[in-house]
Amino acid sequence: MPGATQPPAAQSIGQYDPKSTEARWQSAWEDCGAFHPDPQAPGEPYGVVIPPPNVTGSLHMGHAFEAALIDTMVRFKRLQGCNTLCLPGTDHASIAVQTLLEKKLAQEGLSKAQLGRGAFLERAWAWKQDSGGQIASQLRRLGFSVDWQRERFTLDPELTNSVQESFLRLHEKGLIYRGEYLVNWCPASGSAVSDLEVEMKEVNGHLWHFRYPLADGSGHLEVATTRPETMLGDVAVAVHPTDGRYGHLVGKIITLPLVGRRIPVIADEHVDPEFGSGCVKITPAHDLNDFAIGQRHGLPQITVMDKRGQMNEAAGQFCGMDRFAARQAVVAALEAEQALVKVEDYRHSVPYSDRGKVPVEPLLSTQWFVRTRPMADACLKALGEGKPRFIPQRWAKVYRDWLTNIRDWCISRQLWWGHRIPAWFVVSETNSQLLRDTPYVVARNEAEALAKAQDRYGANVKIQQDDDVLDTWFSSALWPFSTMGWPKNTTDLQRWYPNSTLFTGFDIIFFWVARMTMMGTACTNTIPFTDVYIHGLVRDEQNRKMSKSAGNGIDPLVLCDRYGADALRFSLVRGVAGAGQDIRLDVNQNTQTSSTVEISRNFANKIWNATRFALLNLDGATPASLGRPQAGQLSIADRWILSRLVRTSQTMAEQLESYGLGEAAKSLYDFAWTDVCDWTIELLKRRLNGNNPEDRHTAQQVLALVIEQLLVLAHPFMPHLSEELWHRLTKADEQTFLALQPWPQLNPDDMNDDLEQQFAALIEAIRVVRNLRAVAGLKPSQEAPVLFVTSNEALGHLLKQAQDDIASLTKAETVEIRTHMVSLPRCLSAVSGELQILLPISGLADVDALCSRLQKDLKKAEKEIAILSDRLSNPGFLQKAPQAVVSKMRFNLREAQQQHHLASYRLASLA
RNA sequence: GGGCGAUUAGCUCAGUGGUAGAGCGCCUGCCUUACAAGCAGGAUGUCCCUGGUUCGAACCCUGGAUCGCCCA
Repeated sequence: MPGATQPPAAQSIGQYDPKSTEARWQSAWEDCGAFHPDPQAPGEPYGVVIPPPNVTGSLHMGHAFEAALIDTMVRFKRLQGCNTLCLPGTDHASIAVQTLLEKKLAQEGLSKAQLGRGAFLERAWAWKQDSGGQIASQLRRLGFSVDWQRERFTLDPELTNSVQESFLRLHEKGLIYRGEYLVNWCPASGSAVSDLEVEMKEVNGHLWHFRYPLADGSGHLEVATTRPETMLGDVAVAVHPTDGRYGHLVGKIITLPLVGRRIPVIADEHVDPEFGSGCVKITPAHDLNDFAIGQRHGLPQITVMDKRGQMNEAAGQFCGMDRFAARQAVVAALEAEQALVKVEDYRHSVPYSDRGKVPVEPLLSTQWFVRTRPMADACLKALGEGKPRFIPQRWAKVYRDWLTNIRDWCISRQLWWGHRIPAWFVVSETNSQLLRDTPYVVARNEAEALAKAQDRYGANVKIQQDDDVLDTWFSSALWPFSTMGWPKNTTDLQRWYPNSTLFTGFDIIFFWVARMTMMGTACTNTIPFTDVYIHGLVRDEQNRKMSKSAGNGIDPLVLCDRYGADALRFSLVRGVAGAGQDIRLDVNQNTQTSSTVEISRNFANKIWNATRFALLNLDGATPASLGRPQAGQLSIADRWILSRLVRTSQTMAEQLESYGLGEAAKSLYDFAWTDVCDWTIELLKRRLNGNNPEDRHTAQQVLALVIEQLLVLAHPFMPHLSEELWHRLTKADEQTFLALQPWPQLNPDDMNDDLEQQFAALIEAIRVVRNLRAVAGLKPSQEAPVLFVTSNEALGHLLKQAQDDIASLTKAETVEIRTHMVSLPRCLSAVSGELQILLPISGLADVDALCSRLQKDLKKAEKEIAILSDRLSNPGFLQKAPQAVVSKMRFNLREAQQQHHLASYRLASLA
C-alpha cells in the first residue's frame, strides 16, 4: 500500500501533479498562436499534415500513439529552428456517418428516402457540428502542437473545390471514366465499395456438387460451388482445354437445371482441373473470375440479384428471396430434381464488406473509376528515384508491389454524405431517362455544366447531376495539398508542399499512401511528401491489437487523467523499438492502470524533483542571471556532466533525425536519471551546502545550465512538464515558451572521451566502496575511513582530485590514496582492476562475507584471464584482428592479472 | 502459394562482428532535507535450433522450427 505510512499532504510536496499544469499550457500555447507558423518566417520548412481521423471517431490508443510520434518529431524540428507546420483535420467518412444517421432515423421510424437528400444532409451537418470531430479536443488533451487555426475538414468549401478541380483535371486527362463493371457491392450500405474495402474472411461453409445434364441426353457433368444461388445466373460450364476427361464435351450444350437455359461447355485455361470434378459453372454477373472468363468467351451476363441482396426476376421462382434464403431453396430444389450429388464441409474465404460487416456481392453496375495504371507508373518511376523514402525501408517493397499489380479504383458511392460527383447527365439525349449510355458533362457547377451541355447538344438540353458521391479516400488522397489551398498557389503550398514527412500505419499504405502519391503526381506533378514513416500497432500484454471492437482497448484519456498526458506520450514513444515495430502496452482493464505508463509517470516525477532541487538551491537566480560557468572553475565532475550533456544532445538529435524516436527517449531517460540525478545532483550537494562561495557559485551555474538544457531535451517527449518547469526555472514571461526555444547550443569541445572514461573508473571505485560496506554489514549512516592503493599514477591522480566527492558519496570519514601497500590491521578490502580498496576498521568485519566477495573477484579475474590469454595466444587473432582490438585485449589481460594478484593477496591477508 | 516481421534475463524489450545490456519484477538494507512515484547494494541467460563464413558470431550466410501479419 503506497504511502500508507504517510499522510497524503506530506507526500504530495515532492510529487508532480500533471492535472494542474497540462490544461493550462495547452490553452496558453493555443491562445498565443505558438504553433501557427508564418509561411514567410525564416527557417527551413518542416511541414506535416496529420492523417485525418474519421469524423465519427473518438480517440483510441492508435491515434494517441501516432500523435505522440508526430508531435515528438514536430516539436524537435521546431526546437531546431525549422519553420514548422503541423496541420490537423478530419475526414467526413461517408459510409460511417451515413450508417450512423440511418440508424438514428430508423429509431425515429424514418428512412432517408422519406427524408430526401436535402433534409438528410441538413441532419448530417447538424450531427457533425454537434458531435462530430470530438477527436480534435482529445488531441488537444495530448498536447499535440498542431496549428488549430489551419484545421481542415474534407467537406470544407476549399477542400471540396480541390476535389472538384482534381476530378475535372483527371477526367480531362482520361484518368477518370465511367463504365459498367463487376464491382464489390455492399448490400448493407447499399453502395459499391472499392477492392480495398473488402476483407477476406475464412469461414466454414459447404461445397455443393451438382449434376448438370447434357441437352442431348448423352450424360451429365458435375460442378461444385460454394454459392448455389448463383447457378440461376450460370451461362456456361468451363473445363481446362487439356483436360482429357472432358475434351470431347467442349462445344456441347447443357440444360441448366431449375432454369432450363441452354448453356455451352467451354474450354478455358483458367479452370483448375484438380479442383472438384474439374468442371466449373460460369456466372459472369456474380463472380470476378467468371466475369473475366465470360468476357473472353463473349458470354452474356445474367444478374440474378438486386442491390439489396435479394433475388430478382431473372431468378424465376426464387424472386424476392434473400440471397441466403435462396441458397437453401436452390439446394432443396436441386435435391428434389435429384441433381444434388453431395455436400461437403468446406473452409474457404468469403469477401466481407469492411464497413457493412456482411459478405459483399459482386454486382454488375455502372460506376466511376480512376484509371490507375498511368499514375501508378509515374509513382513507380519516382520510387526508383527514392521518392518517397520509406522508414523503415522494407515498406517500399509492399508499396511497389501494390502499385505494380494495381487495379482500377471504383470511386463512386451510392451515398449522399460526401462530395457529389461533378458530372451532369444530358438526360434530354435519352428521353429524360438515365441510362448506361446517357451522355454527360463534367463541370465545376451546374451553370458551367449547362453551358457545356448546350454547347454540345443544343440549347434545349436538360441536365441532371449524378446522384452519387465520391469515395471518401478520393478526398483523403488530396489531403497533403488540398489542406493548403490547392489548386490556388498559396504561400502555404509554396512553403510546405511537398510535405516533409507523412506519419501513418502500415494498414493504410494502400488505402491512403499510394493514393496520395498517385493523386500527387496527377494533380501537382510531384510526390506529396519526402519521407513516409510507417509505425506499428499498439498491442496489449497478450500481443493482441488494441481495438475498441476487441474490447481490449483503454481510453487514452483515462490514462492521461491518471498519469498525465506526458507520461502516456513518453510510454508510447519509448516503447518504439525499431521504426515500424509494434509496441506493447500493458493495461489492466479492471483497474484501468498500466505499469508501463506508471514508469513514465515516475520519470516525469524524477525530472520534476530534479528541477525542484535546483530551484531550492539557486537562491532565486536563473540560468541567465547566473551565466555559464567559467572553464577554469570546473571540477572534474562538472566537466564530466557537461561532456555528457553535449554528447546526449548530439546523440538525441542524430537519433531523432533518423527517426529513432524510441532510442532518443531512452537516451533522455538514462541521461536524466543516471547522469544528472544519480551522480551530478548527488555530487553538487556537497558544494551547494559548503562554505566556499566561489565553489558554490560554480555549482549553481552548472546545476542551472544542466537542468535547463535537460528540460529542452525532454520537451519533445514531455511538453507540459518541461514547459512548466522551464518557466519556474527561467522566470520567463507568459508569452515566452520553451516550445519555441532553440535546441541546446553547446560547445562541442566540452565533449571529452578520455574524461568520461576516467570518470567511469571513479564511479566504479565508488561502487566498490559501497558494495564493500554493504557486504561487510556497515550501517548506511555509519562513517568509515577509506583507503585506496594503486600504483597506477593516472588513477591515483584522478582519485586525489575527486577525494571530497568520493568522501561525500561513500560516507567516508577520510579518503586516503597511496601508491604502496602499508601494513594495516585486519580490514575490509576489495579489488577492482589495479585498485585495492580498503576500509581499515577492525572488529566490525564480517569475514565470511569479505572472503566470498574476494573469492568472487578472484573467479572473475581467472575467467577473464583464461578467455583473454586464449585469444591472445591465437596466431590468427594476432595476425588478422585490428591493432586496436589486440592492444585493448592486452590491456584487459594485464588488468585482470593485476586484479587476480591483488585479490589473492588480500585473501591471504585475511586468513 | 508468395512476401514480411518476431524469437536475447521471470516480464517488456535494446543490442550491425571484439568478454551478453536496460527498465520492471525479485532478494537485502535504508523515510540519508529534490524525489518511497525514492536511495544504496545484490542475484538472474543453451541469445529458438542447425550447418557454414570468420582469428572471433546474439549479430553475416544455408536450412529448419514456433508465433504473428500482409497479399493471392
